[in-house]
Order: sequence, then structure tokens, then C-alpha cells
Amino acid sequence: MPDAQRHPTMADVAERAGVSASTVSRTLRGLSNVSPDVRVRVEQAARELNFAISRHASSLVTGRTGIVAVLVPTLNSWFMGSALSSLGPLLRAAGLELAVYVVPDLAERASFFEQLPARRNADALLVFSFDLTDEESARLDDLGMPVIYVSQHADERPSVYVDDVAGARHGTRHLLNLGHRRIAFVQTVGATGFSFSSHERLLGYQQALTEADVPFDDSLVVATPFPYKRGVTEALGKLLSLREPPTAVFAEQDELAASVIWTLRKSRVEVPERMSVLGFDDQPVAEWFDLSTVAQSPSDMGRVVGELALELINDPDADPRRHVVLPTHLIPRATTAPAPGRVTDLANRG
Amino acid sequence: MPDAQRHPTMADVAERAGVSASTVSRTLRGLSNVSPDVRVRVEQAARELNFAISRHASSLVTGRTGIVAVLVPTLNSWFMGSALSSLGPLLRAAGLELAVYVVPDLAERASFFEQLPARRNADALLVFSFDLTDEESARLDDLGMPVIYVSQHADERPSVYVDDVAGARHGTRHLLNLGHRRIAFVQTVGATGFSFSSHERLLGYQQALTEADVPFDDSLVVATPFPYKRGVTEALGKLLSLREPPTAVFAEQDELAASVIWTLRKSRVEVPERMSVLGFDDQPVAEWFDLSTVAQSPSDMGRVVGELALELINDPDADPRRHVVLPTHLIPRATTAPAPGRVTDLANRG
DNA sequence: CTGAAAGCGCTAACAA
DNA sequence: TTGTTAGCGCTTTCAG
Repeated sequence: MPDAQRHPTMADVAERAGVSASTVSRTLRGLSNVSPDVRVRVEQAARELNFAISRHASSLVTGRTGIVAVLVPTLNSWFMGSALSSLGPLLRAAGLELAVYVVPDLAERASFFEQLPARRNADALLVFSFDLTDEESARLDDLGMPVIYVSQHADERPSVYVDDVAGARHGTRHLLNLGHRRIAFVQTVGATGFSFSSHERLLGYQQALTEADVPFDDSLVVATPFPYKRGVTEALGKLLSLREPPTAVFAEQDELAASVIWTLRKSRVEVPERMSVLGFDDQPVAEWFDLSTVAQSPSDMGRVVGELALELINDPDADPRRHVVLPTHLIPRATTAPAPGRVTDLANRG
Repeated sequence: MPDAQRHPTMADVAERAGVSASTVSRTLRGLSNVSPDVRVRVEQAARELNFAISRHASSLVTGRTGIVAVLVPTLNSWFMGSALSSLGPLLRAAGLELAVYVVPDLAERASFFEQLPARRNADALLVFSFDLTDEESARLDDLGMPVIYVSQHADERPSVYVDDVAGARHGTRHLLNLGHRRIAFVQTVGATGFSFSSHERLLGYQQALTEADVPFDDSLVVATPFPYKRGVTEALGKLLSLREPPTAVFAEQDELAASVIWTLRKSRVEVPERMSVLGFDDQPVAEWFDLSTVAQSPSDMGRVVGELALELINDPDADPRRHVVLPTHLIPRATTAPAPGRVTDLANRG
């Protein structure tokens, strides 16, 4: 259907408005030094011709592409989806495009870092949820554009992440305050091992235990491979058959927590009567399951990282190593309750 | 950290290799008419200088941007995530970039169609899961690039969608074959009303009933607003209080089905003993819940639409109105069972 | 406030 | 097979 007639150029608009191309350029970019009547004529001509600027032509001369690139392992996760769904509109509002590099496996990853396709083709790169090797980070340093690390620390480089340690500490304290002393921690382990967040959350869990003088027992920490189900059943089996089984499970993330609850209920272990379950994230599934959880906000994260990107792009003097740490908050729902056979204060402060 | 020294250009590479810029261009694009030794020299020079081509400069002369744009309502859904996660790598392999326009609400949508930011800045546009007005579609026709409609039909324009009607028909037949005669259909209704798929699935449901001579009863069709929970409780309340309540529920999609199961179990209605529940999608949640469902594959969809885009971009003579319809298949799991008090053939053919 | 001219980095004829 | 030339459509001096 589309009629591939050529797009009008600035020269066309200029001719129609009876001015020069430079004036059209100035007008359309909203520069101040254009007389009101000329501005009106130009704008009208542009509208009539249905003119759209060619970003490529202007990039060539300004040296800016108007594109922000993001590097993600997948788009198929709550975190990515939420973060990018808020980042996208924010960038658009600033007149920038969002380009996405999906790098699902090791081969693609190697090729990405070898070719660096974003080089010269974006104004900034946002690296989401990767645990980069030093070599990879070094490669990105030569990209010639600001690189912001999301969901991971990166020394001397700008990054944005949620305070996983504090979040897990608060969550664990919530369980401790409910009188639990045997608290299990369930992690997921992927193809590339534990994620950065996973480490941090375990750390927060340990810190809270230490603060409460509850000895850390590593038989209470279990890992399960990603496509849960079987792994979860096994992991819970292990926990329930301990001499002194846990009365609470802190799952590293909500989907895992949901799976834990599901599996427990199947085995007739009531939640929260016999076992409290706490998640991390506050994904939609947490609401369905009435799951107590430590909430984080990926859409806030998208917003914050977008703003930081704009700043680094527009202000060359901006601090190029800023770290932004986002908070979490505890949402007690129906899956955590006082430890069986214990009278406690119901505090859920973290 | 990045040292903003200027990027080397083709001229730099040319100088270093002792050839002209055209030769560099030809070499790097892999054209055949370059002598082997020159090729080697050029490639080495490019490598040494860490040269990367400026897509913008070449776009200017070739008229192609090397970008495929997608228009999506959100990135925060299983369907989008899966589809784009497969589309991205496919495009990269073809040397194309993926640009994403996230248009979450009516205001953004209006602005998108007014400005058409993709115009002149992409080689094709893929419109995902929008029900466009005629006016909007017409606007896209003037974009000057192939526009492919995903998850929706569009007369006379290329489109890719899953066969929702057939899928829902198969699913409904599965329930009929299990002896169910009172089968409810639960839809979700969003801010903009029912989606295209929603309509189609309802249609398939009705067709199957008709084929089986089961009268269609519109009190068995209920809708619930998107953030389920409350809506689902109400909807099920309505169904269960019917004079002749259903023995099976066909939910328009898996998340909704999960919510239905959850709510039923809370009300002590056993699934599948007293109520069968069937979903649509085969999202990960279907596996957790051991949910019988009608499976579709968004990642196949991403792949197919990507291939179609490449074809339309590269071959001007390609049929510009091709429709590709993707299949579904039934996955019987644990949430569908013979209707209570009925002896039936357990066929699950669709 | 406006226009003319130069050139951003590349590719596409055309010659050689 | 290679180099030369002439732009692609814009922005940016620099004059006026």
C-alpha cells in the first residue's frame, strides 16, 4: 500500500516557505533567532509537506545519534519488561530512540563484545543485569560513549542498582521478628552461576542472622536450577528432612517463592501455619499468591537510569562514576506468620 | 573512563592501508571485486585502528537505515518478552538493529501517530498487538516502509498472527470430549475493551459449541478487568451461583486461568474434580500450575515476523500483503478432567 | 535575523 | 581491480 514517493527534504520545505534550508533547520530545532512570521511559514510548509527530519543526516554533522542502546540478556522477564517499559517513554519524551540488543547466550555475547555494534551508533549504552568480566567492561570503556551499569556495581563507572543487601536484611528481620529461628534461604542458579543480586541477597540474609545472634547454618541454604519445579521439590525435600527443619523460607525471588508455596501445599504443609514463605520483587504473582515479599521497583529503575543517561549525554561535566542505589520495602501479606508454637511481637520493621 | 578521542573514519583506514576510501568501503562490505592482498591489508588496518563504520553516514547515501522498529503497548508481558527475545537476535544476525517504541497509554499513542518518529528512521515497522483504528493504519501506510501487523489481521497488509479461533475451538472440543456441557468462558477486558485475540478466542469457543450442538449460553461468558483478583472472584461467584453452574472454565489466557484456579481452591472447589480449568498460551505459569492449556509460541512469532520483515525490506517484489497464520496445540495437563458424574471417552483431539 | 558555502563519513557511478 | 568525483540531507560557521 505505501506509496514509496520520496520523502520531502529540508530543501523542499525551504522552497515552499520561501526561505533557505538553514532557516528551516533553525526553526525546526526551535532556535530562538527566527522571526515569528518566518517561523509560522516554515512550520506550515513542513506540515503541509508532511516533512520528517532524517536523523541520520543530522547525526552526521552533530555527531550525536539520538539513540540510547540497552544490552539485555533477555526481554522475557518481569524485571526487564518493567524497566524498559518505563525507560522507553522517558527517552521518547527527550527525543531519543531506544535500541535494544538482546544477547541470550554465550555465542551472541562473544560476538557482541567483539563487534560492539553500538559503537558510533548510539549516544549511551545501558548494560542490564549482566555480570561482566573485567575484560568485557574494559572493552566497553573504549566505546566512546557513557556506559551505565544497571543491577550491578561497577567500580569507577556509573551504575544503578537496588539495595539487595538491605532488602534481604529487612526481609530476614521480618521473619526473625515473627519468632522464626530456622530460616531457609532458597536461591536460583542459572547457566552462568549465581547472579549478582543473588549473592547480595544471601549476604543480607546472613547479616540479619548475625545481628540477631542466630547462627548461620549452611544446610539451610539451598539452590535450585532455573526452570524450577523439580529443583524446588528436591530442595524442599532436603530442607524438610533436616533434623531441625526450617519454619520459614526466604526465596530469592517471587516466582521461586510461588513455586515453593505450591510445592509445600501439595505436600500438605500449610502456608503460613506450618511454614512462612517470603519472596523478593513484588511481581504480579506475589499479589495472586498473597505473598509477603520485599518489593523493588524496576520501573523506578528504568526511570532513574534513563535520567542518568540523559544527564551523562547532555552534560560532559557530569560525574561519570555516580552510583544510584534504589530502596526496597517490605510488603507483609498472608504467607508469613509467627513461628509455630511461639509468642512473639508482630513487628515487621526491618 | 572512556577516552573520547575521535573515532577513526574510513579515510584513516584507507590511509593506513595505502588505498582509497572506496576500496575500504568495498572491502568492509564484503564485495567481491577486491584483490586478496588488498583485502588483507584493509582488514588489518581496520582492526588496528579499531574502526567501526558509521551507520548514519552510509544510511545517508544508501537510503537504508539498518533499523527495524517495533511498536508495542508494553514490554511487560510474556508475549512481548518472548517475541522480541527471539526477534532481536534474528535481526542482529542480519546486521539490523532493533528499535522499540513503547506506547503505554492513549496520550503516547496519539503522539506517536501524530509524529511518526519512525518515519525516515527505520526500514520497516512491526506493529505488535494493537487494535489500530482505520485512521491509524492509514497513517502508517504513508510511512514509506513496510509495515507488518503482528497479532492482528489487517486487510491488504502483511500480518502475522496465531490462529486464535482454531486454538479456542480445539480447547473447547477438549472440554466437550471430556463430557462437559456447561463450559464457561472468561475474558479479560482492558482499558480499551477486548483485544483482538479475545474476540477470536470467544469465536472459536462458540464455534466448537455449535459443532457439538451445545446451545450457547451467554450467562456462561464473563469478563473481568485486568488486574484480576477481585474481578475473578466476582466473575466466579456469578458463575457458581447460576442455576446450572459450569463444570469447566476456559480462561482466555493462562494467567487468568491461574487466578481462576487459585480462587476456586480457596473456595474449596476442587480442580479438576469439581471444575476443569483450561488456559491459553502455555506461559511458564501453566507449568507451575500443571495447567491444561492451548499453547502458542510467541518466540516462533518473533522469528516469523522477523523473516517476513527481512524479505519485505530486501525484496521490493515480495508480496506486500502476505498473511502468516501460526498454529496452536493443546497441552492437556492436570487441570482438566472428565465432567463430574459422567462416563466419557477421554479423547482430547481438537 | 537570514543566506551562502562548506563539510560531516560514507557509497555509487564513472574512469582508468 | 582500483581511484576519482559527486553527492546523500542536514548543521554550522561566516557574512551580510
